[in-house]
Amino acid sequence: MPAPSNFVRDIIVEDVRTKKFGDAAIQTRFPPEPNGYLHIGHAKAICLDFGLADEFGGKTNLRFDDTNPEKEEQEYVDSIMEGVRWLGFEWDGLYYASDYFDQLYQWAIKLIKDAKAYVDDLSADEIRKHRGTLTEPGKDSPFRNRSVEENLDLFERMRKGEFPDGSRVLRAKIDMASPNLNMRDPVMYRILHAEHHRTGDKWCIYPMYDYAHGQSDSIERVTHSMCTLEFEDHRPLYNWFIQQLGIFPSQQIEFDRLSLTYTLLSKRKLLKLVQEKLVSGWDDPRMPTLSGIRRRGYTPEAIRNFVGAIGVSKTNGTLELAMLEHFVREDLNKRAPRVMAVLRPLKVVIDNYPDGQVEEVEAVNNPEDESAGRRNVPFSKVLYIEQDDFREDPPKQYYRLSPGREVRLRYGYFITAKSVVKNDAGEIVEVHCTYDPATRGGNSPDGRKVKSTIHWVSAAHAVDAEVRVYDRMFTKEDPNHVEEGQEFTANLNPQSLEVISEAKVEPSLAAASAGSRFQFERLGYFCVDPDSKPGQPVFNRTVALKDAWARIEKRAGS
RNA sequence: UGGGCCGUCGACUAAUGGUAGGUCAAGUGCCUUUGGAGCACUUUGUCUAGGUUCGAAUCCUAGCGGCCCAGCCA
Repeated sequence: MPAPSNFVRDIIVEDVRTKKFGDAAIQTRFPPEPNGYLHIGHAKAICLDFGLADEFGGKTNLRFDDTNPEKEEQEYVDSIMEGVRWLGFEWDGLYYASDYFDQLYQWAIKLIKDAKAYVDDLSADEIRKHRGTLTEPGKDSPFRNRSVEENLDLFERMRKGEFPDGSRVLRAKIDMASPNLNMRDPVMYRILHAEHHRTGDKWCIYPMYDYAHGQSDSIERVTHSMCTLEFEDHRPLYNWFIQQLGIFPSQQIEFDRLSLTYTLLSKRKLLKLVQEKLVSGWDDPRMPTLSGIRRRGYTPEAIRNFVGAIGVSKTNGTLELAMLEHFVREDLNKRAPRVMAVLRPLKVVIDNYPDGQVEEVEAVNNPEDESAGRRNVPFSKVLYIEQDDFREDPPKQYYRLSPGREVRLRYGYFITAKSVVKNDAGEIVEVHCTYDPATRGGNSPDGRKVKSTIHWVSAAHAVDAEVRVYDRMFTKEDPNHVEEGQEFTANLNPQSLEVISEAKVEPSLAAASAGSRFQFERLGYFCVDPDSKPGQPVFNRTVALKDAWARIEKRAGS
């Protein structure tokens, strides 16, 4: 597959050509903050960071941006590493911004000595007031012109823990009148008497993102530091620190974040769904997290193909969920074995089929892959078919079973519906049919055709299964679009999960292991959930098959 | 209203002064023991107005529209 061109790649090509970084190899990094689980949006960044470095013979580090001890946890570190590997990437160096706390501290002292940084005693509130607004310049802090000696002393004492949280900060001395608010003396260090997941209680001052990120890149000699668009305004500051310090000139390049319809990719909001138990956890198959879509049955290959196809640019847009689903179907179509499963069973009795007879019919495991082989499926007098596959009063263009109509049971026989049995509520509970013994395997010797083929399972041999049918998580294309006074949870789709506890699946599925994926013929792709117990499989619907009949019905209905 | 960025089919993305192309979606037909898959075909696009040029999606100017920024979050 040819590498898709994009503007980031173009920059690298040019930098290699002009030897912007001498003979050094391309170095990138993927820098997650360990405060949540990775999601499909991160997959785009991961593929870009690792993919580009790989293409140019460079390397990629995994670096945890762990500068805020109050939000970060080891659990997230572990899940992030697992996610990157699941996607199929292996990092060169494994680092943490906290590895650089000593160096960062030394550099801060250098900036103080160069009169480029100062300790400010203003409160957070006062700093905000001094910052000015979008249209008005800020005002200098009264502490802006302290002597180098006093700054050094105060900063040292901040580090030693002599001051309470929030009482002082270290700020870069840049320009309070800059039209770029990031340049109005940004905070470099804040006092936080908090236990850090890696450095414990060694520090009570922690660097801010802007002071830590670029320097971390520089230490690792990152040549191309990709991040999302909202950091464009930070680039001047990123460059300013590197320049003042005279260190390796990493360059920041911003690209557009991934957005998907009917999907939320905000760690804060995903965390809320988890904390308020609106989902079963970070790996709920409805979640756009890597662990969620993995449990749902998505493959890493499908994700990578998707990311490769959507491109990288600086345009803020939203992709249709259908695009993602296409790549999942495309991948699963090639690799998922076909099986027969009936989600909503309707009993079919073949009146002229011998009582007690069982035949083994041969079924193809994957028409897209001859090497997947064949299997035998038991056939008998009493079967289950899908409720949707029988209509007492069939509408136009409905080709499936209905009174007097002949259809093919996949790999079985032609059957013709003769009568129905209803319960007291008037619902059809049983369909009686006859079969043509000459059509075994699904072909008639006289060459007559049927318009439809339906799937089935033998009632006596069927395995009971739970099937979790997932739908989009939100009802609105943009889940953030809410009425006044509402929040995004109001857009949660109440039908995003339907649990079907009495599905019937063919016997070969009894021992399917967690994580294995199948196509349930005519229905969709399904993945065995870890909740499965021996003899009681649980399946998650990954994605439905494209459904032409559903489209016809929808068009007729609307 | 200051600054930064961005406007190409319905969606995403190419074309880097020289034929506006690809993928998804939608539609039509073929094929089919999955109304699946596959194959073929089709529809729809350069935000607007000026300018430079033999030639502009591309360069310039001015509008218009969208996104981001006033955390001691990242």
